[in-house]
Parts: sequence; C-alpha cells; structure tokens
Amino acid sequence: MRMGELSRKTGVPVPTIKYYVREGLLPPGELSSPNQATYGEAHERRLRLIRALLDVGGMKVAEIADVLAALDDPERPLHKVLGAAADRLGSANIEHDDAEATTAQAVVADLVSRRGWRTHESNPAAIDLSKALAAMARLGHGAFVEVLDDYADAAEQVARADLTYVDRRVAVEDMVEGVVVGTVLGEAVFSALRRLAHVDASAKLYGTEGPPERKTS
Amino acid sequence: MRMGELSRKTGVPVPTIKYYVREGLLPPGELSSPNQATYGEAHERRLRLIRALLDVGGMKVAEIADVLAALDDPERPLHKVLGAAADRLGSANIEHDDAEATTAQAVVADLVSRRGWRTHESNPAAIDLSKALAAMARLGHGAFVEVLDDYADAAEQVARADLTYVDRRVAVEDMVEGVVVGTVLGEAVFSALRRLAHVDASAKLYGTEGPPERKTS
DNA sequence: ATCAACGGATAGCGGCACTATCCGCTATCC
DNA sequence: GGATAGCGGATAGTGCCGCTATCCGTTGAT
Repeated sequence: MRMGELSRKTGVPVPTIKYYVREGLLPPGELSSPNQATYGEAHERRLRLIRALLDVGGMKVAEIADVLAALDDPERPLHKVLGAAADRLGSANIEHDDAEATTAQAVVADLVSRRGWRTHESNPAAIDLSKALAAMARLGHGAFVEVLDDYADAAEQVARADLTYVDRRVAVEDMVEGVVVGTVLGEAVFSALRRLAHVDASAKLYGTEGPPERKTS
Repeated sequence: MRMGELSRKTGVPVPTIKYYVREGLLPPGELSSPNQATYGEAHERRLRLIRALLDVGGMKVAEIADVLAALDDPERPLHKVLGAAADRLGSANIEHDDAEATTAQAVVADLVSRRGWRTHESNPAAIDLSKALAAMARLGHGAFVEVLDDYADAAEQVARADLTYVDRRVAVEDMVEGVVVGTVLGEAVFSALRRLAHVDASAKLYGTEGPPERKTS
C-alpha cells in the first residue's frame, strides 16, 4: 500500500500523513526504491489511533508523539506509558501558593490515605486534583469536597471496569495500546455519559419542565 | 477598584483583562469619567471564574463567552446554560457514516432507553458518546460496550452527587453559576480521580511492582 | 513516451490566546 | 501647578499549533 491508498482508507489527507511522519507519530513507510515507500496494516491502524486520540481524546500532537514513542518502546513499563498518556490535562502550570491550594492538598492527601490508594501525592493526577479543588474553593465552592467521596466511589468503579475490560478482552501483546485507548477515549465516553446523566438527574429533581425559577443576582 | 488593582488581586495581566472585556467575557467597568472606570467585587469574581474555566476546565474563550452570556440572561432556562457549558467537548465535527457509527448510535439509543434516561438522541452528549464508541470500535475495541453499564452507573452517581451538592449548598441566586462550575470543574476533578484510581486498581491487580511482562508486537 | 502519483523538504496559513504599543486623558503627589 | 504614573480604548503584532500548499526530482502504470 502506498500513501495515496493509506489516505483513502483512513480519510486523512496525504499532506497530513506526511506531517505525522515528520512529527514522529507515524513510522515512515518501507522504502522499496530510493523514493518509493510502502505502508502496511500497522500504519493504517496507527493512523486511526492517532486520529482517535486527536479528535476524540483531544490530545495534542506532541503528547501523542510521546505516548506512541513510549508505546513502541518495549523496555518502558506500562505505568510510564500511561503516565505519558494521562499527564496531559495538566490544567496549566499556574502556581497559586495560597491558603486554598494548601487546603486542597491536605484534602487530597486525606482522601488518598482514607481510601488506601497506592499512590503518591507527587502523582500528576493528585496535583491536578488539588488544583481543581483549589480553583473551586476560590470560587466559593469549597464545600464541594463534601461530595468528593461520591466522586471517588464512581472513579473507583470506572477504574475497575477499565482494568477488567483490558484484562479480560485484550491480548497481552496489545495490552498497552488497550490501556491507552481505554484511558484516553474512556474519558471522552465518561464525559458524555456524565452529561447525559446530568440531564436526567436534573429532570428528575426539578421536573420535566426544567429547573425552578431563576432569580439571578 | 480600577484595573490595575483588579489585575493585582487576580494575577491576570492588565492587557489580558482588556482582552476579556473586548471579547465580552467581562463586563466593562463603570465609567466615572469619560476615560476612567471602576470595577467591583463582581468583576473580580467573574474574572476568577473565567480563569478557572480556562485553566482548569480547558474551555475556549469563545465558549466561555457563550456560557457567561447565558449566565447573565435571566430569561434563559438553566438547561440552556448548561448546554452552552457542556457542548464543548464536541470531539470535532468529523462525520464517519460507516458501520461502526451506526452500531454505536444503536448502542447509545439502547443504553438511554434501558436506563430510562430522559434525554433525546439528538443531545450533543449522546452524539459525542456514539462518536467515542465508534472510534473505539474502529480501533478494535468494540467490546468496550460490555463495560458501558459500569460507566453509566458511575456517571449516574456523579450526576446525583453534583445535583445534590448544588441543591443543598448553593443559594438559589447562585445556582446557575454553581451548576456551571460543578459541571466544568467537576469534570477536571473526576478526571484526576479516575487517573488516581486507575493507578491503584492497576497496583491491586498486578501487584505493587506494576503490570506484568510486556511482549509487544 | 507520457504523465499522474510518489517521497521529501520548505514555506505558508488560519485560529487562538494573548501581548505590545500608542493615544489622549486624569488622578495624584509634591 | 507641574510632573508623572496610570488609565481606558484601539490596533497591530506574537507565538504556538495543526495542518496545507508548493516545489522538486523520481518512479510506476499505460
């Protein structure tokens, strides 16, 4: 298969494929002549993965390059790959060293120890979590921590489902890719489900007509 | 308060504040002279909200403008505001009219009716959901639908917690803003929690040393 | 023999979130 | 009352990002 056919099969324009190769997302084709290359099914699969991570997962090209490099490196342990995949919602690197930040960090530490989670507070996810909680506190929603355990329960359930799926369904040689897909696209799935459930819960709480009267400020 | 002080209090540079005013995110200050304006606490609060939605929620400036316009319009029913807030993860508008897309739409319709969710399949969230599922199917992870109900359970739990919090904690006049904050920042919170739980579940399944041997392709 | 398609390299584009500069005016300090 | 810092407002520019367009010499299909 040559580039034109690869493009037709995946719907990705030829110049874009070239761009992905340049950026290291897609390995170059195998050269049959000094300037003719052929692409196989692996390229097609990889290309679809790239587009899914980009379009559905909302990842950036550079992040995808990192993840795929980790994916292709058999030396790299799975959690490093996942780290590369998951440390993307960095919520910007804005340092707020105020009271809210300190409180939020304490809340996160407490949560982690209370649930016995085997993780460290230096985990980027923990940092993101405390940043999000601190931002809520600064907006006057510090009381949100009261429902944090409900959130954590749900997160555990999702994580369990995710791991179960990967463990049950995916062959060992594809496990790493399966985890990446599950983590990144699973987030999009859950986000959509949450919004659907939100509509439903709101309807049940306030009746089908929607929420009650508004008397905004 | 004048612009410089607003900038100092919130950490947002003055030209950026001007930019937000231009883009309609922040109402202009009240003019005391033809070219002097004063800003109040509402501006400060609004500015913090903008930064939270931008930095933590990952929303775009134009989306925030929509949401805030809806927020400021007392005529607009809450679900419209939320729609403006939630319809952002549009996962790009790429139309794949293939078998996977059709299957995914059927799966979503089935899920919605099975759970009795009071929503319609034209809901953007439902469309996003089927797009995400279709993308997974194209990547060979069509079996992911087997854990979809676990995801949906968790989503319902989160939605319930969210609504409970808003209903219990937030005064009626701030309800709309509370829902927006809960929806957008809550997503960041849950995402981080999911990643934490993922690490823990992985550790419990595969032992503390991490996942098993890799034998990638 | 012709001619579209190929790979490779380089330059450009459009969108986005700012950022820098300039303007004439004003509040404030001495 | 004169200097100076800051103000609000307008316009243009910056840097990054995900492509996209163009050009080149080569090659495979007809």
